[in-house]
Amino acid sequence: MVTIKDVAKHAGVSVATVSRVLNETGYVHEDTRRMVEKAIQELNYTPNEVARSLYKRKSKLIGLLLPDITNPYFPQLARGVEDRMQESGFRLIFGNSDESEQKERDYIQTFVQNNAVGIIASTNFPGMDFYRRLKIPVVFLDRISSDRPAVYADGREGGRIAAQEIIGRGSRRIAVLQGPAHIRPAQDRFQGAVEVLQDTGVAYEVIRTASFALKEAEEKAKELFASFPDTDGVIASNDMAAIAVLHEALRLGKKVPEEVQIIGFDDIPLIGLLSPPLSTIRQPAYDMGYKAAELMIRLIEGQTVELRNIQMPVEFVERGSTRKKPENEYVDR
Amino acid sequence: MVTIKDVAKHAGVSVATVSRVLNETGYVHEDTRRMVEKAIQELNYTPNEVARSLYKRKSKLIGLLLPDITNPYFPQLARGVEDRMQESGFRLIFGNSDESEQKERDYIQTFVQNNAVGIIASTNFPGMDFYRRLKIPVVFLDRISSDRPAVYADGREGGRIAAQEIIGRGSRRIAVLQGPAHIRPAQDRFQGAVEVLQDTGVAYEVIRTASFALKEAEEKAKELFASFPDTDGVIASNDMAAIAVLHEALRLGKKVPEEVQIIGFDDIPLIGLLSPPLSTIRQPAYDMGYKAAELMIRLIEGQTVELRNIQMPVEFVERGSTRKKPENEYVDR
DNA sequence: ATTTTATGTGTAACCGGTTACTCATTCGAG
DNA sequence: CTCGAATGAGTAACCGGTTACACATAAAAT
Repeated sequence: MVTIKDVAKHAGVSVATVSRVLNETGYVHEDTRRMVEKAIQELNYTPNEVARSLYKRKSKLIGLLLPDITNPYFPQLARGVEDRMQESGFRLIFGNSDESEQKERDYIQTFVQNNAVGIIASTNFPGMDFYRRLKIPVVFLDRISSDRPAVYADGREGGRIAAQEIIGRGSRRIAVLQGPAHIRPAQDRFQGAVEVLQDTGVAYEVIRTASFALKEAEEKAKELFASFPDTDGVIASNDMAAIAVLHEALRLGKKVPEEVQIIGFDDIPLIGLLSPPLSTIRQPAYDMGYKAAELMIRLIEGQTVELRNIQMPVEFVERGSTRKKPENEYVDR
Repeated sequence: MVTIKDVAKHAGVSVATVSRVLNETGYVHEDTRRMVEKAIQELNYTPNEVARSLYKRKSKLIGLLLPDITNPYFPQLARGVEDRMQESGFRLIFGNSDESEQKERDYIQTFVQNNAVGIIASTNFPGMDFYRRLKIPVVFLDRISSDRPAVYADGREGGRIAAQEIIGRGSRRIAVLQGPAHIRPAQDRFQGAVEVLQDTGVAYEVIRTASFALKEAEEKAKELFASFPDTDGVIASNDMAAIAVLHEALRLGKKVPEEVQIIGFDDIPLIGLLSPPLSTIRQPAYDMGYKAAELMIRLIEGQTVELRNIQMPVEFVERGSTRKKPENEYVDR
């Protein structure tokens, strides 16, 4: 391995001078700089980040914790984060938590042990001690916490829109999937929907779910139609759940959207290609990741961040799992 | 930050002793060990991996390079890798290459600078100098190279099966998407298909593609039906391409599978829910990732690895984009 | 009883960088 | 012409671990 000493020797200077050239700090004579750069070139030297990190007590690494990249929603978040980080020279240590507290603990510890300068987490446990204790910046992504900055979508509004659209398109006996109780954005969606449902006086049932796992969604979908067979509209907690519901509805021979309308949440790739293509409330996942990275970078650089909570807009994406809206549609904006 | 010195002081021993306890090396008296462990507990100490890594010149980090996790095939590989690595205490530094040589170069350099002990890469440039020069183990994933171990699926066989199945189900004017020329598994699939096509004397056309990007696949799909409008069967280079073809076929009002049969490759999640659900050649992506990690761990541990190339089996997954096979089907297994 | 050998622990060098400090020289202002 | 400031570069301490080496004592072997 080529070290700074080799470079120094090769260039006939001290290691301090090489370091100065590398970091563009202090005074270095133009001629000296050129000699050092030549030596670096010739030896094909790249500084050891580990040694750097040890002395400076910080690295160029960011910890990224997601529940499960196998769920197509998360890779988009991840790409957004990565692309922004890459622009500023940061790299990611990555981990899937599987919604397990222990795994999360382990990963957070790894991040810290490796001198990560920040952690972006889509955690299920934002209030846990191991987050509170962290001395490096933390940004929650697609999650909300009172004690840390966060980037998330406007779930409340999303829930409202979902309810309005599904009611406006004629559903009158609606099932709402609640989503995990301890995940704020999921609860916001739920509450937004319920809010509108109650205001308009439309009948609805609530199906509770404990996780975002596909397996559970499938069970709940079965349960839904078993308990409430005359359901004519479903507001799902996310797209994966909506897919499960759609699947079950079709399996039972129900026509979608004629007999049952379904609205998802997220707008993950490919759902526009399902049959019927799934209507959903879109979250700008890539942008959320990007914004979270941006916020993190500002925190790392010690800038005082005015906006600690960034709420992103959502929008209804009309596709085939909802019916066409009846004529009287005089929109003016 | 709590350091080993703090622990040493707290326990009334030297740092060497603490280190011995931590690493279970050398002689440590039972009583001393307990005292040190108590101190570690009380101070909530975890060793700094960076310092360790600097001295040992190796970390617990593995570099993972994938083209784009936004393509649903890759998260599965990634999960397989991660789950196996996690079992042995390794962590991942992760990067998307976007099929760009420069990005790949940069990430590889980062991995090295951070003392990664190994690199698992789904690279488009397996023969490049920056791979050759690496002194740490490299395992190619879903790629093939003569100078490094690799884990991949049997593309040749996959191509053969695809051709057999689509011919056996009645297609007679077949279009084959070739996939990127420099990616071996893609070429193997192509050759396998062509092999069968030629042997059986069925007419076929070749559509070349330069990348796996969805955008390009969409263009090629248009081109395909524009140039060869009477195509009645398409063997796609992967599922994303197959989706693009499916989409274009439906847009043109062609019935799938009645007028055009389509076979993909990979078996990514959700394609079973498309309409029609996509028939495909399945690669065991998760297992491939897992196996690659396994191989990497053996290499890291310096075990002589007999099997440097691991070829995984593929299988035809029959769904709705291919027709039912004609009656004479007396399967006996 | 004496010599090995095993056990237990501390001191200090080392990993590859960064930077505080020191010293020498040059430059510009008065 | 003198002196303080600016410029340029080297020495060595430091980051937080690991381990070679030294040393002391206890146990086993002769």
